[in-house]
Formats: sequence, structure tokens, C-alpha cells
Amino acid sequence: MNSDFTLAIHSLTFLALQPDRMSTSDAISESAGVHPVRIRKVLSLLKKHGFIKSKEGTGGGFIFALDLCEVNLWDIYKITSEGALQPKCPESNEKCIVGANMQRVLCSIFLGVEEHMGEYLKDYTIKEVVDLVNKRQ
Amino acid sequence: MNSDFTLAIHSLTFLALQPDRMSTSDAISESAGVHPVRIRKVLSLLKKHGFIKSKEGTGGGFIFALDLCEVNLWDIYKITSEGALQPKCPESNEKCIVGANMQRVLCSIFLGVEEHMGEYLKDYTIKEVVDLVNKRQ
DNA sequence: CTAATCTGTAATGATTAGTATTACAGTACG
DNA sequence: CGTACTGTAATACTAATCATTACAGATTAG
Repeated sequence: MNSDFTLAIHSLTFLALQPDRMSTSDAISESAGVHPVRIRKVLSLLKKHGFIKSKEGTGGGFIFALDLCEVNLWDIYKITSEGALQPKCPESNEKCIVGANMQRVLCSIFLGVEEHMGEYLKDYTIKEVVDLVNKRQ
Repeated sequence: MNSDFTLAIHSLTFLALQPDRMSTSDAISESAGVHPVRIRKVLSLLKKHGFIKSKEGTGGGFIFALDLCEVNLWDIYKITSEGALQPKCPESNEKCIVGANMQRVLCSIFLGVEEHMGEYLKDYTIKEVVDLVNKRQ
């Protein structure tokens, strides 16, 4: 799994703590320790799904578009990393009963895992993450 | 995540269907569509944890050491891929409250996710996987 | 209107993770 | 002995991830 998921969480948490003004991709990228273009790519996704708004030009940047409680980690996972759990199986041998069926079986298992994980992630909203970040300063 | 986890499941399922004789790493690798050395590396792990036995030399190979119901997918995940969910965060900025705390928060969240996934995977034993593989031949 | 400051995105290059391959030592058997 | 295996290290290849460069478009300040 790439780190788009964690970068999205990082970005949203950052924005959550600056609710009154625009934050630039430079500021967020400095906080997260990655390249600004990378952050803009992630933010672009988040914008497309309506979690944040953006504004170009001087004084522009990004800002939260929803209430912190309305965005949970499962929403974020789905748009950044859905399907990432399943390791890609090489084409296995159709002549072997195991090879011929394993891929199907593994797919269904991993789908189940992801779904199950979803139930867990739904319980974490950005509000909760913000609270955790604030807890130990 | 690399595919050691799925290769381990594949190998064990293969062995489960050959309970009376040794299977070689070549046979398993052909079924799984990967290189024999790779399979031997995975099998080496499984052996170290007592799931299978091996024998060198002519007529040697690998064979299941336990009852199929005694091995569940969580056991296998733990020895092949524990911690693999967490994407590695780059060193973030200690001067920013988000950067300084996000890593700790994400770690605890991912630990929770993995633990939760464990509850799900514990319900799948190799026996169940074998049944699924046999279902549609 | 022009320069400065942003987002948006494509394209390229670097780095790292994952995998295949080679090589060879060690064990067992006939 | 020679053959057929496991066990493992070392190297090479490939694919995924990430950084960087480049530049077009939007917005604002002066």
C-alpha cells in the first residue's frame, strides 16, 4: 500500500486545525515531510469527493468543506486505497486444482477482510483523529 | 504487502490435498506460478513455526505437520506479514503539532486495524480454504 | 496590466520493495 | 559414488513508490 491514505489523513487533520483560513500545499507538505506535488495530488482527490475546497492564486490554498464528524477513515480509505490489501497473485496453474481455484478463494477472503476493516475504520472520524493528536502535545 | 501471505496459504492448501506423501517445492511452485526458491523461503518460515515438516534428499519434500483445523489464516498472517498494513510514514515535522503527533496516532490506528482483522482471519482455517477450493472444480 | 503566488497536472528520473535467478553447500537415498 | 531433494546467500531484474521538474491556468496585489 502506498501512503496516500495516511497522507490524506494527515492533510485533513492539518486542515481541521486551521478551520478559518486557507492552508497551502507547501505548508501541509512541510508538516508531513513529503513533496508538495504529492500532497496536491492527494488533496485533489479529496476535493473531487467534496471533503475540502480549494482556491487558486495568491492567498489561495485548501480548506475543510464539511464538519469534522462527517468524514471517517473508511471514506478516506475507499478513495485512496480501495483494493490495496489484496496482494497480486501471479497467474497460477490452471491444471492444478489449487492453482485453478486459489485466486478466486483468496479474492473473496480479502474482500471480506476489507469489508470487515471498513466497519472498524468507520468508527474513526477526523474529529477523533484531531482529538488524539491534541492529546499529547 | 508482498505475497508471502498468499503463497503460504497456497502452499498449505496444496499440502493439505496431499496428506499422505511429500510434495516438492518444485511441484508447489508450479501450482502457484512462482519460483521454487521463493516457495522454499516461505515454507522455511512455515516449518520454523511447526506447521509443516520437511525432508531433504531423494523422495524428500514437505508435508503438513498439524491437523488442518489447527492452522488459521491469522497464524499465517502473523508469521509472514505482521505490520505490513502500516505504510511507512516519512519523518514528519516535529515543529508542527500535526507532524509531531500524527505518526503515533496512525500507528495506534493501524495496530487496531490489524488486531481487528485478526479476529476475522482467525475464523478461517486451512480446512475452510480447502473446502472453498474444492467447491467449484 | 503585470508580477507574484497559488493550484492542477503531466512527464521524467530516482529510489526502494518485490521477485526471479544463479549458485552452491548440506542431507538423504539407492 | 550420483541423483534428488532442502536451505540459503548473493546477485540481477522489475515494478511500485516517490521526488522533482516543468509549465499552464487562476487569482490577487500593486
